[in-house]
Amino acid sequence: MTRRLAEVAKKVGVSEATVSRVLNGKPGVSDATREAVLTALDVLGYERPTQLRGDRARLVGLVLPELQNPIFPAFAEVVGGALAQQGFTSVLCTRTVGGVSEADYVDLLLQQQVSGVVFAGGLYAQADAAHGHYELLHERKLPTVLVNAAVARLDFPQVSCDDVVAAEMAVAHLRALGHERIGMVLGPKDHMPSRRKLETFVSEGCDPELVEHTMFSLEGGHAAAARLVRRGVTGVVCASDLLALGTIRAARRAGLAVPADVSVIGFDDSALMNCTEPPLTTVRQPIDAMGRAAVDLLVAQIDKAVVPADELLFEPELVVRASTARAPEEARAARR
Amino acid sequence: MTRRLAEVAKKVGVSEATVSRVLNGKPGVSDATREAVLTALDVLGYERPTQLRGDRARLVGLVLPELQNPIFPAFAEVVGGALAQQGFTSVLCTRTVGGVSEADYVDLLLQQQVSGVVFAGGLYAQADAAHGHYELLHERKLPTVLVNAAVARLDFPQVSCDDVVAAEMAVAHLRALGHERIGMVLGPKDHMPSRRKLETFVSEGCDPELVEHTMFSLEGGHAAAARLVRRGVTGVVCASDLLALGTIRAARRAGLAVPADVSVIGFDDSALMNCTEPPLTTVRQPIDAMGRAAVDLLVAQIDKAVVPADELLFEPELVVRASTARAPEEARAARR
DNA sequence: GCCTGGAACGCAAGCGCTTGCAATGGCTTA
DNA sequence: TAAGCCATTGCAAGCGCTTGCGTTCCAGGC
Repeated sequence: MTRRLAEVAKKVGVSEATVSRVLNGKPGVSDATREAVLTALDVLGYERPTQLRGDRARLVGLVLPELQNPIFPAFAEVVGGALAQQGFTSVLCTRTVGGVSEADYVDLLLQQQVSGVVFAGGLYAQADAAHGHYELLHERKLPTVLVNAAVARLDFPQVSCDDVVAAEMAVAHLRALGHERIGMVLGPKDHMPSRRKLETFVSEGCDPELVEHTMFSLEGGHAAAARLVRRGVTGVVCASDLLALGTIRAARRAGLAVPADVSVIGFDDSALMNCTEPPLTTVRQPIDAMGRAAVDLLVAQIDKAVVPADELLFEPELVVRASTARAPEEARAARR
Repeated sequence: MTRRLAEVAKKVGVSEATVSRVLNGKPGVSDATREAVLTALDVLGYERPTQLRGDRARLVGLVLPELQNPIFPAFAEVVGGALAQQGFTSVLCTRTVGGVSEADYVDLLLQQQVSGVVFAGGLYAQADAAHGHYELLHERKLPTVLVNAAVARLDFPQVSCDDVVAAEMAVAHLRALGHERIGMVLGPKDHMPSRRKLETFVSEGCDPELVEHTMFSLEGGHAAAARLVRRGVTGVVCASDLLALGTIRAARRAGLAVPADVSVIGFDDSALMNCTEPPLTTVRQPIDAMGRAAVDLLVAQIDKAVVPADELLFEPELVVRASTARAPEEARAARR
């Protein structure tokens, strides 16, 4: 760090003062000179000003619940890329089995002087203790964005995929194919997007008895769907692609074919879902747009703009592949 | 930020010099005075420099090239979990399109006072500039482990999957099924595991003309495999599962069936590969064991143990599913 | 031509912080 | 008890950077 300014000034042939102004983006420097100084900076191997200079590290925390579900790595890539373009470095924090809770990560991130935090897919609906760390963020006025994780009481800006539309789409698709006994496999009861899907499912007139909660994993989907299959559903709407794959497995284990006997709809459209057997019909989250919106909201807050604590709802999109088909004839016949 | 030092000095009743020494962790300050200064800092609401946060910096950096390939999130989960059990928090760093290079991350991690770094799957074979940051780690004696990323010249402990055995297994499997015209789809030329697989492929007597290099993505695999398929291969060994899925797609696009006309072998056995169409035959990396070994090596270094800079080789395992079958009869006939 | 205004830039003072050095004072040792 | 030592601390010089203000220079109006 020694004599940086003087060295650059000498190389360009200007005064230290001018270099200082360039580095801090101050006015009173011609474009040509500014360019020359920046070039010299690069030539001498110094970091560009925006990166790390002055006060705080340009770090942003990205807190995810897991990495098993491919949607989360995908989301991390989108957000990480968008942040990088804005000159921020993202620090990815994942809850791990043994240990680290969301609150721990918030402590850690505060300690590391992050400029902001993005939470995705967390369990924010829990009533009590778990909220302490959000209030901490709020007190410290640390820029924060929640993705698919509405917390009603706290006014953070939020970006979400519209679960109401997603559930409507899925149910409508199955009904159009003649399905009437439709089941639903959701995540844990305190998972917000799952709650919203459940509400929509019920308000669409589906049977709340045919809803199962489970963990977000293939095995969880398998177990939950096995119970549904036994109760004779012909179509299943799942809250993630992983759950859908588990559901397909459960149907087959019960001797049924997908989609001939049971139709299955996933949610997310994570990677590789067009390579599965059968290719999965699923409701796509526009994670690209959502990730970029989350970053925009975050950066706006970091730049001291006033960001309304609204929820930005993104429209999902039904991707019809081959895991859904007309309801089996006998099922339709039985209903006549 | 103005007059921070003077303000604190006045409050504690010492000189600015002493406060400065405390803030920088310099010697020559009594414990009592040091404590008083830190307390005053907190009282005045200033952030302590992270260095002085006691023993809280149990951080480990985990540097990955990407998250698209499901093997990396999976690896991150294993390493993150194992570290959490040892009381460490992992900070996941991924290179992003726009942005952040491995060297940037090393700077960042050094600045955040991490206890160690795990690198996985990087491109360490590059000859020149890219090595600066490794030497930096070496100079600072920061505990480091490389996974599947042998750097010949630097003596870091390494954990790898045995690429020689992996390539042998794949080739042997295809030959046992009667394949003779075997192709290979690899990652970039400077990717170490790909290099090793290439060497084994050649030393096994396969045709080096039937080797293609590409990016590690489904699309890359598609493009590379299309060239191989045109040249009449009946079996393809791929350096990742993603490449294998691309290869299957290329074969189908050319009007061929998998595995009836072309057999495809992947590498990694990442998640969901038993859900694909057809379920993928692949060479499994024991990432669980590798991840734990990497963490053990790292923690041993952190605990000041002397760890030999050897490469720990883990044996892969052939998982036979349904993307490989006997070579088509006409191909075998043509060879008689 | 001259005057005027403003952009561009350097000078140098000054700010916040670091650091060499010497003063201080408690503690050990002869 | 006196001498010596060394940890602790303040003083003040100095370093790297910022910034108010003055100078220079050029364009355009009169």
